[in-house]
Amino acid sequence: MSNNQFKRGELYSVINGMATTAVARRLQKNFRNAGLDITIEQWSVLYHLWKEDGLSQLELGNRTFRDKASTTRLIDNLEKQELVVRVASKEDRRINLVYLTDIAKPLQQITYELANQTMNEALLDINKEEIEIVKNVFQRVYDNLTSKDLI
Amino acid sequence: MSNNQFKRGELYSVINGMATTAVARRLQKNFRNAGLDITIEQWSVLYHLWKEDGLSQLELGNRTFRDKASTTRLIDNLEKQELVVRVASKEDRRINLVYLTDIAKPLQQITYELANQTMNEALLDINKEEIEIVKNVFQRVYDNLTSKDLI
DNA sequence: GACATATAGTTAGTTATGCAACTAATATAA
DNA sequence: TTATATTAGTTGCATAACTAACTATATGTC
Repeated sequence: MSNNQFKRGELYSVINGMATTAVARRLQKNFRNAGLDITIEQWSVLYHLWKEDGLSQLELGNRTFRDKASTTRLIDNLEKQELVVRVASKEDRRINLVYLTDIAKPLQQITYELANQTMNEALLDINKEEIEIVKNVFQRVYDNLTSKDLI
Repeated sequence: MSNNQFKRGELYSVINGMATTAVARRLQKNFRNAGLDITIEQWSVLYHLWKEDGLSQLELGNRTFRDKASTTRLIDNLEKQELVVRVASKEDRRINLVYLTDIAKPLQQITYELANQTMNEALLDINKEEIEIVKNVFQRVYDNLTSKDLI
């Protein structure tokens, strides 16, 4: 029997524009096949910068559901690959604003297409109502668990 | 604003007895609070051994959606903590059968209770029909992506 | 203005993940 | 029966995750 293709103990779906593991791994593979040398984790950061450039590390962490430490290393690697640069904020020097480089900008179109194509494959026979239910359930699970921490 | 509690870019739900990130991280926290020094990844392996002891590493990898290498290291760590032992199969000496130790066995009850309690918190207001839809959608997403590889 | 507190980011340490290359054992085929 | 292919597991390498402890800057209060 062939080895299981999807890793990390999770299956992915679409939740607020994010995908979970199965879809993510497929997308990763499609990136690789297209000669794009970025991980889905890196892509998740670039995705938010393409929507809004110059976000702080903390804001990027919040939007991609990562803690500060993980965000730091992810941006370290993106900087090594010269896809982003850190610029200290002039208003508050504790803050690093993260900007896309000219190398990163043209990648938006192709990753957008690959992501779209991957989602279409993954969601082939799944209708909009079902997707809405999945999103809604995940949001409520998230809310159920976060609200408990505020007590 | 407080930092986002849930990491890994994913929100967890219940899929075939597995949980995805938000629930998994909460469960991890509950393990820690109860003085249980195991990760959810380790727990995912123990979970299957409690159901059926003496599985091969490959079978454990399939049941927990991991590749061979990840499974190897996970079992390395479980062995270090003396929660499992590897026993070479007599029929086929390539195969390692993984068995629970006497230290691991009594943990089943408490982890079961903690997992149950965590699921109840997470799924508080979510009804059975919704859970069935989520499971079903995830299965179909998985099938959509795996069937493509067989061409 | 000085001291305590909060905030943004970094670093160290440990675990986990995936891919690719490898070893050893078994199965298949000439 | 020897040669070839397949299978189970391990190891090396790189990325990523979380916690906790740390630095540096900013804010708030007296």
